[in-house]
Amino acid sequence: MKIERQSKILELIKQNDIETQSELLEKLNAEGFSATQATVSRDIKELRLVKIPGSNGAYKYACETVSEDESQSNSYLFSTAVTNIDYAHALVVIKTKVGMAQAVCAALDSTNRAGVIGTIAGDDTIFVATRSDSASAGLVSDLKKLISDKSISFS
Amino acid sequence: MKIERQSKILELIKQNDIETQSELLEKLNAEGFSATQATVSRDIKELRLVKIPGSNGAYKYACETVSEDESQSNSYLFSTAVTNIDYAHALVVIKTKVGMAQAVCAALDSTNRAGVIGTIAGDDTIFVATRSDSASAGLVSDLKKLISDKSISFS
DNA sequence: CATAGTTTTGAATCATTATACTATAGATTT
DNA sequence: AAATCTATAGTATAATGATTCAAAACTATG
Repeated sequence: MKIERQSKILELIKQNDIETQSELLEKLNAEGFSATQATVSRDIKELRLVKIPGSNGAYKYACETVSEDESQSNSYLFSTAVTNIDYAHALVVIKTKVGMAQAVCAALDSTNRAGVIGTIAGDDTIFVATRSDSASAGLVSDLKKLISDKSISFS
Repeated sequence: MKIERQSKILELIKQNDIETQSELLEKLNAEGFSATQATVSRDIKELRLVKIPGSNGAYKYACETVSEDESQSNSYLFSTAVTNIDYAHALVVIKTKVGMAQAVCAALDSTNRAGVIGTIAGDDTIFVATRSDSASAGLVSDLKKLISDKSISFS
């Protein structure tokens, strides 16, 4: 239950501007998840989400992400070297051009991303062990965005 | 006044782990700035600081876009993955958790450390060829320091 | 300098979030 | 199976943070 709920939370905060935990709770309820504010608070802590002061003067919850500088240089590396990204449960698989996996993996490691337990790189493949399905989904989503946008930010 | 105070706030949250606005307020007072929690709250909003759930279970204030320097992120990787370090003459042997050796080795390579001739990683073991006994000793010492100084934090 | 407008601030309060405590369900051991 | 442990989640409350409102401190302009 916890995993599904946290996964849904990630989905919700990506799709909506959510200002408070109560608001998030409402949306969770609307999706059929029953929980309390206390639980949401704990989920937020585990997911390492942050409440950021938005530009419009309001607050919203967002995923913690990599810094801008890093993401720019990493973006270049990723978009030139990565050929495919997929995942199954708590394992993300990144395919790269031959010989590039080590470099990409080091870059990925340097982001010290929450939810990532460990990585191992071969020659053209990286396995990323994550803490959960939702962590995998989040990572894949962010990486794809990084590659396509060449920029990543709080969303 | 506002500018100086906000500047000091940035300085304070970079140098300290500050968990609450009250705590920040105390430090501000100690620096000769008189303000109230309300003002601090507003400053935080303007500066777009975030309260992030830290890895140690505590919260802390941090800049929205955080750049962790290389040594910090490597420190994290090393401290989570490395289980033992030893050396004999010009060979350092690093034992890691299963599957982590490649990642650790890539991180180690990325430091381009002087005195290191080459590295090779298996599944849970890394061999580091160095130029001399003393190069080995230095590397081991530095790695151990990096690991013990495992405070991984946004700064 | 006087006045109007703007910005900043504090006090009090309201709103939000974190956590201590407890209960329960599932797993593990004896 | 009974006993013990572990993880999860709810309740109630404490802790923390945001905001309203009014006053003070600035700024600009005639």
